[in-house]
Amino acid sequence: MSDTFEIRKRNAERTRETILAAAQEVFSTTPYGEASLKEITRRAAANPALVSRYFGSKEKLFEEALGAALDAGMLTAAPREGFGEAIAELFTAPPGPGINPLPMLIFAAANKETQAIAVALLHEKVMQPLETWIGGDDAAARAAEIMAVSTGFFTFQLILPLRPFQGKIDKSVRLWLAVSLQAIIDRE
Amino acid sequence: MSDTFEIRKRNAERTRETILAAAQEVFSTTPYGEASLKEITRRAAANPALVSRYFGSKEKLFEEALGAALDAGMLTAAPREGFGEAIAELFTAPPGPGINPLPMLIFAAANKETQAIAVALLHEKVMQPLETWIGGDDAAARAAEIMAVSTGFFTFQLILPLRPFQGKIDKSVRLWLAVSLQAIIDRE
DNA sequence: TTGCTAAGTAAATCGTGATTTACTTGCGAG
DNA sequence: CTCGCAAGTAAATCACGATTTACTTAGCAA
Repeated sequence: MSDTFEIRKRNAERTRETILAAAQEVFSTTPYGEASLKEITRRAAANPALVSRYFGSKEKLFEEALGAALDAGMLTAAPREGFGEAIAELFTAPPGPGINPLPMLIFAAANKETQAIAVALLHEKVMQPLETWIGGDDAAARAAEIMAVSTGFFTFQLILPLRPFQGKIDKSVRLWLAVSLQAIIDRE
Repeated sequence: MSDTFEIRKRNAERTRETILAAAQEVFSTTPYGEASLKEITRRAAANPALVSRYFGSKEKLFEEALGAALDAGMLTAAPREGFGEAIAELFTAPPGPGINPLPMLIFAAANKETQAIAVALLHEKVMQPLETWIGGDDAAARAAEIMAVSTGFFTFQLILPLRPFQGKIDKSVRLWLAVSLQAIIDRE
């Protein structure tokens, strides 16, 4: 009789994608060192050996996962006036279950093996675009300030769940962040 | 003939302290998960089994190491006017080889096993004192802002060594940080 | 001097996780 | 229909690292 579960044919491409998606989820919520291929492949209903086949290694899998996540969900275009608000929004949204490149970045950065990957991707996919978007002489410094401040808030919310950062950040705190970021853009 | 190395008698107290000091160093520079008791005891010229005897477990050792480090080197008294400057100084000082509670905190927070410890100690030894020092109704929010911003800069410098954060932070960026922190204190 | 105990050691244990290997199975081309 | 190869699997391998165990040794008290 017809199974409740869809019977899927063998499909290398599909399983590769499935594993990649599972990896993004796991790496979004678990520090790199603690994220096991077993867990990732369990979620993808796949076999751990396939990681080796399709991606080469855990590290390569992570690199691809982070890269794809950064492409998908980072700061794109925003009007100059609404910048502070937009970034504040992005960095203070509650973690949620889906894919989130920010924690992956933090977790990666806190691990010797993946630090270089994180730095390279952050630079290429975030800092560079941000700097050119800002423009001007001190674009690098401004971009650094923006990212540092935002990251701080995000880090606190993610890994140091203290009172004013529980779940979602306090309204007043978020407002302060938005204003501060806008000031960095508007100054001079 | 007299050895070049000092011959030390057996001394439980001393070895305990030595191990603790080595642990502080290692935990200051290595993410918790990657820091091995082997490495710590190697530096202390001691035997890994002694960690179990004197501290109970790696986790307990870490807790004591972090607690002691926080007691030693955190923000103490500072005049109200020089606050921004002082904190900015503290959080942008180049990492250096010694004991530094900040990285320990970050690394601990990025690890499921030690996250609770980090949060508790941060709250008790940093947030609480800071809030009472600030005083007033919205002390909690202000303290949160200060810590979030400072942590962001520190995190960037420590684990995401990008250009404006290499080794020591750019003068202009540091100045911006100091001014911003001071503004949080002075506002209203 | 002797002997008991705390301090210290070496090696075994136990678990975990990434990666490899040798195998089985499904599918589609011919 | 069937054969070959790609897709998938199970289990072995290899490497660590924390913790435990059984042992050795130094120093002090009697």
